[in-house]
Formats: sequence, structure tokens, C-alpha cells
Amino acid sequence: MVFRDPSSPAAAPGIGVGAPATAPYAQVKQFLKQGLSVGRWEPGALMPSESELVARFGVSRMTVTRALRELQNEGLVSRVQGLGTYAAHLAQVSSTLTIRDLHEEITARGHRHHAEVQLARQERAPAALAPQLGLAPGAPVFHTLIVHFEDQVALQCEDRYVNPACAPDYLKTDFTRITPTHYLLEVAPLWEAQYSIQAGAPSAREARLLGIRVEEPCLIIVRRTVNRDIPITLARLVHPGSRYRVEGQFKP
Amino acid sequence: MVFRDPSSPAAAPGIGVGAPATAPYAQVKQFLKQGLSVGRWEPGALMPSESELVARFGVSRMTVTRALRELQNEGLVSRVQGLGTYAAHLAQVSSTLTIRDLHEEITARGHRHHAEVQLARQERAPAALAPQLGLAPGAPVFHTLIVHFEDQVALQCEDRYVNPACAPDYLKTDFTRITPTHYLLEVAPLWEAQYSIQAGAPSAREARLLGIRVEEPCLIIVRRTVNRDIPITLARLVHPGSRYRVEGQFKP
DNA sequence: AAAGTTTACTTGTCTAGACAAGACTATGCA
DNA sequence: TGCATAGTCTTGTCTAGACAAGTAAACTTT
Repeated sequence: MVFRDPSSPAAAPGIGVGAPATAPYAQVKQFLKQGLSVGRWEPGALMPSESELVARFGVSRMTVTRALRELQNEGLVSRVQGLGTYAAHLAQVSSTLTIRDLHEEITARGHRHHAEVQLARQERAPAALAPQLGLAPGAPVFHTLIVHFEDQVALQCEDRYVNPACAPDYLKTDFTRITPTHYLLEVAPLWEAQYSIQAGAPSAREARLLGIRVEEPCLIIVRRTVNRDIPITLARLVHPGSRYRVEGQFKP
Repeated sequence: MVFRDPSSPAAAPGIGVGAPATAPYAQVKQFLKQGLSVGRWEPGALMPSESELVARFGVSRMTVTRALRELQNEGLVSRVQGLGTYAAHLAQVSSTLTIRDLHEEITARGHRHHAEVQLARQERAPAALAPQLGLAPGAPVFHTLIVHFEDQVALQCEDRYVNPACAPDYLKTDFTRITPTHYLLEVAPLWEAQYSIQAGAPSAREARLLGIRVEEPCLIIVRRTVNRDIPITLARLVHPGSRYRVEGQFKP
């Protein structure tokens, strides 16, 4: 095959009619995605091999490979060397949930953010928390309790423990100006986190700080952040249920 | 450049020492990821160009391109044609949240799942819901109300409206055996969804069906599913806060 | 019949070079 | 001075072919 002739832009059989000037790899990808969408291949079924697609679309193998690899990354197919490409079981769908720094989230809405630092000190790690932060019980740990406001309304009560080894200067930060999340993002720019989202009642203290009744349902996010296997921080974020929600999108 | 000589496996300067047999593209990727992790490139800063990386690692441009494209897909860098590759601003981190079919989730825990169908009928679309389902107010719509149990304990109250055009046989399904999610996944295997997670109090009816007090905080997920711009279903999933949580992981 | 070997097919990865298109810069002309 | 143009650098994409490695079935040998 010679380089693509611009006058006959590698039209995909069955797709080409009136197709826009999409890249060939995108056309192959679209063809497969569409087929999965209409149930052309049952979950678990064997899909066309690379060489079949090469023949069908008249493109090079690299082009087909790219399309398939991207579908694999999106979780739509699974590929096994020596066997082939299989339509994925879509029983579980992974979604992307964008979590932003609270300060940015609030200012992006055109509102004003401010924070009240209720507590910022060094403590001895409680036995229950120490293992999660990779510390010995009783070892020094930083503890902050900060309430975040959106236009004077309390939005989040942030109870956070930080591993001193990762952020020695944590307590020197002015948390009325920089959120802990933002600061920790600068100290350790790349990290992983596990979180759990649940509904529950606030503690008496949290209710008082948030200015709500203790009966008011709250959205509670517990987040543990690690940087290359070193725990950085453990945070409990309590939001009044009536004022906050997490939104996201599935995009298989 | 000739094909890679197996006796000198394209060692990456600064990485090669004792490096395992990782693929060259993975080495380039790792090098960049590591650099981002230690703050070698500030967010927004210009990163090495493809040709620089080609020269540095002694690999072909396609190999470097793949590494960069994967980093781009992971949101770690942003690339602009004509300008270059930039370290991404990590202010917002997208996480992947895996949502599974409730039936599978429960059986995977080794527990028994069963469902009680409280309601399954055709109704006229309420004015508030019609636009979200792409229907005219008063148009026919399917409505189910199902309570899901894990080992005899109510775990979820599922209030769902379904667009009849997408699943004409929806009401004929035996929902004590197949969950609506599972059924709709078969009818329309590929879809997108927006969801919102919040904490709130259950309605009186939901509290009764779940066997909880109306004061008990609940985790409420509202989900709207579309298949290629055609709305499929709108669901309100109410979980007792003490019995259910959503867990996930950030992996930048 | 059982165990090893070959063969065919699959995906995984890489190469060297090509053309296209976007963005900036330096240059030459009016 | 102002504007058009050419040049250079960047990413975006594609090609044709190559070798490697994994799987399974067919075949051969014991």
C-alpha cells in the first residue's frame, strides 16, 4: 500500500458514506464502538482480529492497533495475546468523577470562599489512625480542623491528619489563604487516593461548626492519600446534605 | 537507526541501570511520570519535545508519541499542536469510580440478593420528568419501584422511570430475577450517564420500604442515562446511610 | 494412548520515514 | 511602521514491514 491518496480518503466500508474527515483510526474505533452499541458482538464474544480489520478498512496494522488499544483502555474490549480481542462484559462500568479543590470549585461558581481554622497543631497519632498513616501509635502527626464557607455559608468541615514526613512545613501554612488540598498538591504533586462516600449524621461538634442540627443528614467523604506507597494524609470531609452534592459522569 | 539490538536493549540514560525488561515506551512514560512526580516540571511548564526524547532515549518517534499520548489520556500532560507538551495543572483530579450492578455486588460479597417489586406500571410522564426523558408531558412512561435486599436487609430503594421507546418490553421483565440495571444494559449496552450523589432524608414511603426511621440519613444517587443522545432512564436510588457507601480510587 | 513438536494465528511492540497542520519568528516589501 | 511571507519548530497521524511472545490445534514421535 502506498501513502493515502487524498482524493480517496480510505473510506471505511459501511461507514464511508458522507463520513466527515475523521482520522482512519477514529473510523475503525467508531465502527467497533457502534457495533458494540447495537449488540453486534455479545459480551465475551470474539471480535474481528487486527488483520481482518486491516483488510476491511484498507489501513495499516498500526492504525487498527491504536483503535483497539484505545477501546481497551476505555474498558470496552479486552485483548489477550495469542487469542484475540473480546467484547468486554459491561457489568461494571467505570465512571470518571472530577474532584476539584474546594476553593477553585467555589470561586468558579463566582462565589467567595473563606476558611476558619479551628485547630492546627501537632498531636500524637491515635492508635486507630496510626497504621493508616504508616506511623507508630503515639508518633507525632499534624492535625487540622478547618471549616470552609461559600459566601458566608458553611459548606465543609475538614478534619485532616497529615504525615509530618511528607509535609514538614504543613502547620506553617496560612490555611485561610491556601487550602490543605492545594498545599499538599504542591508538596506531592502526584498521588493516589482511596475514598469512601457515605451519608451520616454529623458529630455534635461538626454540627455546631457547620451551623446545622445534628439530625441533618450529611455527605461524608473519607479520603486517604498516598504518594508512591507513603501515606500522606487522611481526611474526613463533612458536608451538609442540603448544600452539597457530588456530580459526575459515566463515559464508557 | 537500525532495529534494536537485543544485546543492548535501548537503555534509557538515567534509568537503564538494572532496569527490568520494560518496554521502551513504558520507560519513556515512567521517566516523564517520575519527573512530574518530583516536580521537575512545574504545572504549565513546557516539557521536552518529542524529538528531544527521541534523541535522549534512542528510540523512534512513534515510541515517544505513544508514551506522551498515554500521559495525555491520563491527564498528566496537555499537548498542543504547534506548541509542545505541557505539564498539566493538577488542580482537578479525575478519579475512576467503578459502579457495578447491585446484584453482582451483593453476590460477589457472598451474600444473597433479592428484590421486592412494589410497583411496575405505565404512567403518564409528570411534567417535571418529561423533559429529562425527552418526552412530552403526559406521554406514556414506565415506572418501577423496587426494593433490593442483601441477606434480608433492605439496601436500596430504586425508583425508576424508563423511556418506553428504548425498552418496549421493560415491564414484562421479572425484576425479582433480573435487576433493571442489568436488563437495560442488555437492551442498550453502551450508554452514558450523569449522576449526582447527595445525602438526605428518605421520604416517608421510602423509609417504610427500607425499614428505617425517616430521620436516618440516606445516601441518594440520582442517575440519568442516555444512549447516543436518547434518554433511557432516570433513577433515584436511596440507600440507608448506615448500610451503604460508595468507594473509589483516584489514579492520576 | 500419551507426550512432545510443529504450525498457524493472535496480540504486543518497535522502526524509519513521510506528510499534514498549527504556532511562532524572522525577513522582506510597501 | 505595518503587513505579508517564508522558515522552523511543534504535535497529529499514517505506512509497510519486522520481530517477539502467547495460545491452541494439528501433527509426529515414543
